[in-house]
Amino acid sequence: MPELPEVETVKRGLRGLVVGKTIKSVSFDWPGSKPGEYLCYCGGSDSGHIVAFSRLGMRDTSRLDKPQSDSAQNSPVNTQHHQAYSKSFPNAQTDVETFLIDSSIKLVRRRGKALIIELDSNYSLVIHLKMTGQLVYRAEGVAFGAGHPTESLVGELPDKSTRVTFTFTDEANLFFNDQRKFGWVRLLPSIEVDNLDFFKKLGPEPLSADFAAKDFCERIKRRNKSKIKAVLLDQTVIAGIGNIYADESLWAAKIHPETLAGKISDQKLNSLYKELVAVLRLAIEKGGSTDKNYVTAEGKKGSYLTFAKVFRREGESCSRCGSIIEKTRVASRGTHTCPSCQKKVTS
DNA sequence: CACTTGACCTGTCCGC
DNA sequence: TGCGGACAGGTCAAGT
Repeated sequence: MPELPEVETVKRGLRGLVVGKTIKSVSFDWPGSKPGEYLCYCGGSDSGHIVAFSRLGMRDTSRLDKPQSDSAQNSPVNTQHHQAYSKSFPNAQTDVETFLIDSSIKLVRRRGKALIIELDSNYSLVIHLKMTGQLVYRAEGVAFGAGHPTESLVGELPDKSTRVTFTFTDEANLFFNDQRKFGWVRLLPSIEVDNLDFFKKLGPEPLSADFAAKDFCERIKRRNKSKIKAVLLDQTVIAGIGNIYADESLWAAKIHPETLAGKISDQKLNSLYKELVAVLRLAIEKGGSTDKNYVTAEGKKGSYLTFAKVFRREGESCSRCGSIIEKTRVASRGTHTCPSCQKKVTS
């Protein structure tokens, strides 16, 4: 799914399209299901205010995050929302009606692989696309879509993968599509966004100005007994890295993905940091990694995968040494390596 | 505790 | 063409 560069692309595209717009209505219909089945609210001391969610959310509300900060508990907004409904599901509808409908979008931002849409109601929509999520904006003469590459990015919407549709007062639509239903959209008080477990545990942004090579090395080394690929994929270590950019940066730094983090020299770790930042920046510049059906705000297709050196290039020649790129499994994920450039360090 | 594995879903592709 | 199984750019809970 969308990793950091793809979510960044979504953010940049939506910023110019939806900021200032007012939400007129929202629908959660899931074809073949009762709408209410996917509208979940976990009330009381829990704060998972879910607009749309996979059945995962209905099955196990303990996965929803609890509000922690006193300021959140005592804030007017929080008091208001606790007054707005109780534990029962129909009140989630009240929340949607009170804090989503007729609210305007103030800003769109990204943290890790999650997207945050702040509303002028002091509530926010937090969206995670997981493996197959996508956001598609459609208005008269304007089309923008980014995320998992499928026909839904360019086809007629809503379709069978559409989970949520936001309609603005000017009749433009924003579709949240997700084939595999892993993704989620939550509506919750803005002040509680940072209290979601996902954000509390999330590591630093690799592209932020105050994140340096020494921070990178120090955080990686804390996981010295893990395979480096697993460490890169761990969102609590560094935010936003997924399978593509883990493989690409390890190839660029000539590190075998199964190398234990503690066995990698400082020089190699510095190289990995440099290559990771470079590959993320390149991908953002190219508009994300999707290689088909992907459309940016200007209607261009994303092109990153055409520049990928190893990802989904098994059987092809390594551009550096000519060896045949291999595909294996590391950390339970498909993994692409050059057997000559990336030697396993065993001692 | 640190670390790894399986489950969550749907769709597609590949071998028989 | 049909069927079974593996697999897909992520994350969390449960397992070792």
